[in-house]
Parts: sequence; structure tokens; C-alpha cells
Amino acid sequence: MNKRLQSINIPVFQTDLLEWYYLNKRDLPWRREPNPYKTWVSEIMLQQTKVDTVIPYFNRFMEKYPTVYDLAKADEQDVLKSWEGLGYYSRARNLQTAVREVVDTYNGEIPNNEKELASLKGIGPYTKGAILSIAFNQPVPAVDGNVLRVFSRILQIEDDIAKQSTKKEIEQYVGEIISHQDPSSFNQAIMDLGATICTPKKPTCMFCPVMEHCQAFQHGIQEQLPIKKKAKKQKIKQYVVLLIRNDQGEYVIEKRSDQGLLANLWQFPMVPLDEVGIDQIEQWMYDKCGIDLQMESDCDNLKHTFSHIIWEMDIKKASTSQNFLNKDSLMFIAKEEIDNFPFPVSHQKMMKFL
DNA sequence: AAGGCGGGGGC
DNA sequence: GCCCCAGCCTT
Repeated sequence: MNKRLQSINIPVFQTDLLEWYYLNKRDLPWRREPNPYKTWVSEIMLQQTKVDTVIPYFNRFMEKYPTVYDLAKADEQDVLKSWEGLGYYSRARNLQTAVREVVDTYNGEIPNNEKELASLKGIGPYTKGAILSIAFNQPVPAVDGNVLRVFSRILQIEDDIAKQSTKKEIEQYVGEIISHQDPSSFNQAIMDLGATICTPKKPTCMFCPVMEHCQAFQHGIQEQLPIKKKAKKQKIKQYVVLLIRNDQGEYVIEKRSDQGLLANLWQFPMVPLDEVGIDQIEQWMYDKCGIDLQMESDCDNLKHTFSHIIWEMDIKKASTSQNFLNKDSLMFIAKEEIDNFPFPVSHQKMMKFL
């Protein structure tokens, strides 16, 4: 056994953790009448996203797409609409790609082995382990941010948890500590522990079922762990956003590229000010989109922060006498119809000006 | 190994 | 303002 693991009594640790979990586990939609599909969908939605945010999305999604077959045959735009506001939209597109592969290649049965699961789009090391353990009760680690934090404290691991080597190390430890009696509950227990007690700031160690096993607690350094290097600052990008109305009361919307940021979502036309001067907007819109527009009035300034960019948007109203556009990615749409399209949150904030 | 990829909430 | 969240994919 590894030296670091000698600090804990594994059978006692498992019992302490699982008994706490059986009494205190959270009542979550994907834990009621679970099946591998529900586990899968929930795990994708929960990537980098808090439980409270996910719950309403999950419930709506399962109502609309109860099985892999329903999701496989759905229109991608409808799936994105269901995902609207949840962020990281490639998750939704990858999920649908993977579900279609499950239907086509695996007869609709979600694979229960590492190799086939890992080959599916959007399923990485964590999600693979989560599905194998939670849905199929296999003793496989599922190392997410919670698990990294909890075990960096329990085992007093002072390496940067952002590093690949640290993740592998912790994954190996979890593989040795995980309960073979109830691996599903074990992994979920660690996550519940991380979400409710072993929190990033001010962990409530007094309520922790495994405090006696925790190296960091014994040394009083739980708030110093885990070690993680700081994120980089976001770059600012400035845009003019145009609310272009024609004389039928319709507005121009455009579909974003099928890759990159907010792929395949719709938005109001955006003019990047690092490429186009403020006095060249009309000409640029005509050259690029074939829209002959007239600037009307200033509307508002909005700032929207992503994980890696900050958009500073100057919203302006404009008008055009056209009512037809010669491009698939551009269209006129009546105000009442705009709800049918998936929009990023940044542009939803502009709807009130229409 | 590093960067792209959303949005919300806590402090 | 900063940090974090049931991470994955591409380069």
C-alpha cells in the first residue's frame, strides 16, 4: 500500500462515510428512480455547474427527452433551446452526438465498460467513472473538483490540483479507498461531503463524518488546501450590438458559427470594434451582411463576463427598409417568434429594448 | 501543459 | 472584484 494511505484505516473510513451518507444524502431528481441515461444527463449538466442551477434544467430535459431515442431524434436547435442559459453549450451538442451513437452502435444500451464509454463524445475520465460507479455500481474512481478537494485535505496533498499528475495520484488513492460493497454510494458520498461540509471556504469540520481520518484537520490546515494556482485574467472585447428593425416590425438575428464560443446559438448582429471603426459600421454591415441600415439611437451599455473573455457591448437601435436577407445565417424575425431560438444570456438581456 | 469554453452565486 | 462549481476538447 502507498505510504500516504497508511494514515487512514480504510474499512473504518468507508463505514463512517457511508453511514453518514445513508442518513444525509441529498434528495436529487436524478437519484429518484435512477437509470443510466438519467445518470449520464445529470453528470453532463453538472460539469462546472452547481446542483441548484441544474435541477430545473434536468427536470425539463427529462420531460422532453425521457429516453436516448427521444434525444437522438430531436432537432439540435431544440436541444440547445433546452440548454439555454446553462452554458458550455458544446456539452449539449456532444451529448446528442453520443446518444445518437449509443442508439446506432449499441442498440440504445449505454455501455457499461471503460473503453466504450470513453469513446463517446463529451465523456472524459470523470464522467466515465461517475457512470460506471453510480449507474453500474462498479468500483471505479470519479474524480471531480469535490473529490480533489476532499482528498487533498484528508491525505494532506500539497501539490497543485490543477496538474494532471496530481489528479492521477488522487485517482489512484480513490481506487484503493473506494468501497467495493457500495461504490455508487461511496463516490456520491464524497461529492455530497464536498458540496455540504468539506466546502472550498470555511469547511464545517465539526460536522464531518470522517474528520478523524483527515490529515489537514489534524494539522489545522484545512483552509490552506487544496493548492491551486490562480486563473488568468479575461481579455476585454468591445462590440456594437445592433437591434435592426424593418418597417414590418421584424428584427435581424444571426446564427453564430458552428464552432467556438456559443456555437450555433442566435444573437443580434455584433460589430467587433477592434476591427471596425465606429464610423464604418453601416458600410461594414452592408459589405458583410448585405444590410443597408440607418443608425437610430443609443440604447444601453452592457458588460458580460465569460470565463476567458469580457464582452463590452454598446447596444444601438437601427432601421432598414429591407425585409429579406440573402443568407442562411441571417433572418428577420418578429418579436413574438424570438423565443423559439436559443440565445446566449448576454443577448437575452437586450430583448427588453425591442 | 495550456487555453477555450458560460453562467451563476458566495463573499 | 475573485473564486468556485459533479470537466472536456483541442492544440
